[in-house]
Amino acid sequence: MNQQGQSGAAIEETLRVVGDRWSILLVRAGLRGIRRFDDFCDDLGIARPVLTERLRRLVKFGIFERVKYQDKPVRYEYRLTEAGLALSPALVALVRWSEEYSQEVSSETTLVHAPCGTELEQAFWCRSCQTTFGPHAVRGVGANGES
Amino acid sequence: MNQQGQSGAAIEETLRVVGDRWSILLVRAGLRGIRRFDDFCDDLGIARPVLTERLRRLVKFGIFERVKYQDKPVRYEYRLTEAGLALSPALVALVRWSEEYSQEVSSETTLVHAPCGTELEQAFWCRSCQTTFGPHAVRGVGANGES
DNA sequence: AGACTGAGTTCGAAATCCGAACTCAGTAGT
DNA sequence: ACTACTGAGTTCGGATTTCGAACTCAGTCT
Repeated sequence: MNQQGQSGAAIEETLRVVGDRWSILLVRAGLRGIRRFDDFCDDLGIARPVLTERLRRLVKFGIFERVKYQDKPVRYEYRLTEAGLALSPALVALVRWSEEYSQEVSSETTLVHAPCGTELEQAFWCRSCQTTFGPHAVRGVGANGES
Repeated sequence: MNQQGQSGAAIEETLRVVGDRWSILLVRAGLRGIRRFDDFCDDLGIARPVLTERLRRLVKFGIFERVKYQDKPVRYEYRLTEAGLALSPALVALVRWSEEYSQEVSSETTLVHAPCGTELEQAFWCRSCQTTFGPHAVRGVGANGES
């Protein structure tokens, strides 16, 4: 289908799951504590049939789980799983990018380090060197051997 | 349209630009050095009309720039701008997530710290505390004041 | 009984996506 | 001069997704 390397497969697969206008927003809503169908619906303004389909897919891929929270009229809600939570770095990176480069209204909230309130930076961390570093010092992004 | 707070606007806007199956992949291809129309086409297997439209949009939002690289038959190529490059943390976060949680083929390439070859970790960095920390110590993600 | 709630389905219309074939300017080969 | 080729798109009809609005269905509240 294409000539991307081995590492292409993984991210392509991932984007097939979360690479649409809604999925990331759903994860974000999940992080903000939203769990119920109608609340996702109202909060994001997503069409109901699309929400149904998205949630099903995200459940299938282990990002949300569908949990019964009431019996009498049986009712389910959607909670982020561990894997879903693990998407937050990507989400935060996007928020950071929006803050810095988005042409529209810049947000009025900034992301900070909770304990001290300092504006956060995002970095890569090398456990063995005990240093942080930026994107240029990353190797392997492109796979296929080009440095 | 919805009741998300101020910070919702920015990321929604951003996802309207890069939140589709192709845009992120295009940025990734750009990072891998791909610049020409046909190469994007072959590499990603994207349909030509869609590629045309996507590149136009990404140029419009300042992620790629269209540069003339030859005169005789006038020809253009697409290069990542500073803003486009700045998307790499998000991209890397997604790759990392894929590696860890994607159900399909796990990639055979891993991301490493170039100088030493150690597998990288992604973290947030607080300049004033001089520490790295994880997503749970981030405040402000949800805006609207909820902690 | 009648209205309401929450989690969906069903519907037809509108927007997107797709592959394949075409354009258009210039270049290279014979 | 004729043909083939290159690179960057455009045009086409058909298939797939998306949309909003209205409907369902079980159970609850008044």
